[in-house]
Amino acid sequence: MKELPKIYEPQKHEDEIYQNWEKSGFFNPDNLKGEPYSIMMPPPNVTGVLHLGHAMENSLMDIMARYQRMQGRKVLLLPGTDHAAVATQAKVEKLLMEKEGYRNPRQELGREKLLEKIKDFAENSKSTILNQIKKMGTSCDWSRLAYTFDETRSKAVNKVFEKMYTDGLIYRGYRVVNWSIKGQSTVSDDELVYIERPGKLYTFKYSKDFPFAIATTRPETKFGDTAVAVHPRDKRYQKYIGKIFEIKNFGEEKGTELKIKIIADEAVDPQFGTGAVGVTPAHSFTDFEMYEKQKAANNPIEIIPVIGPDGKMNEKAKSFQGISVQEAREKLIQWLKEKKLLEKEEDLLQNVATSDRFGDVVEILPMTQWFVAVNKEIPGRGKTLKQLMREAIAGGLNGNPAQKITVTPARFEKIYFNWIDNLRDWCISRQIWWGHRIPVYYCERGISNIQSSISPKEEKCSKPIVSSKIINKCPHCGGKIIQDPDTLDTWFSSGLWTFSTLANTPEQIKLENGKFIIDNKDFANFYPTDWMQMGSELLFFWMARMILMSAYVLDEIPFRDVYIHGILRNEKGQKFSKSLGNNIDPLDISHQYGTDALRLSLVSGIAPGQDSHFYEDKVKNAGNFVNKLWNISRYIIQKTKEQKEIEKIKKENLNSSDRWIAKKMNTLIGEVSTNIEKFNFSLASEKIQTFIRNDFADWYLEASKFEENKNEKSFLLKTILEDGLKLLHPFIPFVTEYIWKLLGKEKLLLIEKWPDKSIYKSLSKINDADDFELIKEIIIAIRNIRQENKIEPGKKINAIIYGGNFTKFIQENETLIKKLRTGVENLKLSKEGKEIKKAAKKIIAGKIQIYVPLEEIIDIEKQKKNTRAEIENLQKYISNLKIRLKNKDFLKKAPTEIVQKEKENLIRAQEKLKKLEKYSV
RNA sequence: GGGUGAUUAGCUCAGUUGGUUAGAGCACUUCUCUUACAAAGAAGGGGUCAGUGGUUCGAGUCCACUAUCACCCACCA
Repeated sequence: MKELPKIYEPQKHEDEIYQNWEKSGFFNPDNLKGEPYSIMMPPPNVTGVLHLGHAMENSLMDIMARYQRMQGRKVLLLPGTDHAAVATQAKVEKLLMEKEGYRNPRQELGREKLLEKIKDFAENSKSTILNQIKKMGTSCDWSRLAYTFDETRSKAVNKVFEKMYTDGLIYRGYRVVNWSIKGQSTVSDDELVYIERPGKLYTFKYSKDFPFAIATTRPETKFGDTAVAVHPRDKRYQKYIGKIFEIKNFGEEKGTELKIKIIADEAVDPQFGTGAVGVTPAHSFTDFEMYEKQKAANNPIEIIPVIGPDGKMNEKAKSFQGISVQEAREKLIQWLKEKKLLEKEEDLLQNVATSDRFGDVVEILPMTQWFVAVNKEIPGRGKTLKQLMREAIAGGLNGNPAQKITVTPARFEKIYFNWIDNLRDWCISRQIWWGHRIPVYYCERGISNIQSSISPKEEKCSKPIVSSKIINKCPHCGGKIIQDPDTLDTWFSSGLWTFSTLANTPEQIKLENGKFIIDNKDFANFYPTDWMQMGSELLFFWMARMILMSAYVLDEIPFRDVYIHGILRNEKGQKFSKSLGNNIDPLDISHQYGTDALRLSLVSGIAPGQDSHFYEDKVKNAGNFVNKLWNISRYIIQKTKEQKEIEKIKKENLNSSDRWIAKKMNTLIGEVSTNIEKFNFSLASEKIQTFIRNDFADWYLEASKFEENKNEKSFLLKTILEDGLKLLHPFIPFVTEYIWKLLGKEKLLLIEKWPDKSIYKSLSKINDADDFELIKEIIIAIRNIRQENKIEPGKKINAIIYGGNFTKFIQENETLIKKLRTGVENLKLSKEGKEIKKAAKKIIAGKIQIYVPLEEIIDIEKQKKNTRAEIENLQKYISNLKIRLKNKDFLKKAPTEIVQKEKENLIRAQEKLKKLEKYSV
């Protein structure tokens, strides 16, 4: 025990401490008592390893979980991973192509074998990730570990699909979607990355006979034009509205035949281009919307796709068939030029949508896909999914404030609403293999009949069957049945995460009479979850979908509070990314400085929703603090005697420093608690660190070395250290737990109760007259005098203190004043009034004057200068105060306690000024 | 085009519903190996809170405009 090393070495203890926590069983809420509190950890994608951002998220969640556990709540922090459909398949395919020489893994391996490869990769990546989460000290319940692709979660996916399908909210429809040619799959709107690149705006006429020109950046799609839209009030074109123009040979001799209807649409900007827009319903979202509008208005236009899923022109483009869009564009422009139909060619910058996962330019194509209808009324609920998503944040589901999600910081609510307003039906089918297969089956007979006429006998077979169980033959005709080959968008399963994770077995998930049920205690206990944190980039991807799913499936919000954190950036303000090559492995940092230092540095200087900077100096600093704490503890463990019980503490034995530190501690406990509860993690950690460093170590502990009441001191030193460890535990769990053990505690700090303010409150009764702050100021003043006057370090000095009312109090603290690095040999106390010619002086608190008579050393000029500056400063302050206090409006309107405070300030400042002037050299 | 955020010490950032003379860490200056800690301690220096106007008894904090930077959404026919 006596041989504790000077330097704390985190690497030596962390793994063992984590194992002890795990073994204790207290990560599992079943072994805890109290009110339930739950956080579902956002499942990291099984695409690779954890980065710093994950490390920060783990820290935030673990701080919250540990804090709540110490508050005496039954805490569930549930870990898991996400199969990340497209992202994982794209990654593995890329690896197979780059590392193993495959050219087209899907073709060469086939569905089963490729899936096996992806699965191997995912499992491997999963175990790495889980180890990293452990290394971060995350106090999550491993017995409830979940995976979006495991049996239980898959069942939830299928059941929810079934429910939505039955409610008519999931439908199969022919609509335009984002299509990745490279990935041969649909891509979600949110997974698009826009890149800016130079393009050209062409103004041309379809034919010589066509009455006006239109503008486009994508001429090759014009083979699919079926209308031209103009603004309804545009005088130039009003006369054409409703007319149909037939263009015989577009693109070449014996070319494509176009039938162009002139339609009116408010969306057209008369100022842009020629004010007339070629409408290509098959290859543009806005044009498709016009197509739907026209259909609804009973004035339909056609939809003609001219680009195929292979990214090449199709047969509608006649001899252009089979060539790429780029080539087609050039060829068509050439033709337009020859025919003198091209009127203008302008350079412009355009945004091109690319697929985030596959990296190629995305084509917009019409296809038959599965969609979630967000604007359709939910049967029996009288509102749409969109409305549910809005309600959950606006005022609470069904107007119930208990079902309202609070977003921190609140400004993200606006962004969320804005997104919801622009939301289109959600395309949920993907043509990749890694993911939840769509639980829909078709009878082979039915499929072949879909296009042709259906005889009444076969009608049943033509209807798709939705089933969460695997079906082998058609229940109607007994014939061969096939499952829909597509898989679900990964966000479909992530959307269920907050509740699908609460089922422990597939059997607990049921769909009874259209009602989705998780039949177990966990669900009853822990839902809705209490807290969720995520980066702002997940607001739409994930948060919105969790709200949609939870509100629809369970009629409950998924979580009560959501905290949006910013992005971590490096010293230069750059994002950490693979492409920049500036990634930092959190494990490297943890290895070098310890996990505690890493965690502390990750939450220091962060503010909700605000990007934060991370650099090694920050970790170094945090590591220094950990080491400081270690040394404080080391001293207290080695130097203090046995500890008294609170009952045996004699209040009359307490010194002013004791009462002072108790008062500070009382405030601190409150501050740390409220800051954590308000998600101000950085502030909370800053407060406790400042207290430990400055108040506790530099003053209280130093003072304790020279004070007499050893029993009370020991009690306070140990108690404050212990409670300080508790306050720090959520932030730096390892070192605090380690010291806790060295203090001889048998119970783990992990489940200790959060410190109680009341002990400190009862010990801190202070009358103003003996505030330790005054002693501190006297000591600082004397040290300052020494430093300013360059008094030799070892030289003893004399000091005279004037200050009538305080004489007795100062006398009591004489030893402290002498010993605490002031080098005072003789301390004279005197009633005020006597003047000393040559002395260094300080006046503090407007009441106490300190003289150090050092005739031969003192730099009189410097003294004078300092005093003058101080006087000037004070005069300015006083005159400001006077003006304020003369102001009738101030006196009338400001709260009385503010006025009172200002009056006291004035008196104090005036006293100080008087003394400064009186005793100035 | 619409929106959001940022602008506070040399650097990185705090600053909670407006209320003492605006804070921290790093860096800087000076001093100290004092028996918990030199990965430390002591004492300092450094700021017209981006600019302009307004509201208020009182503005870093609220409002408007401007500037610069960053980000998000939509559109680019």
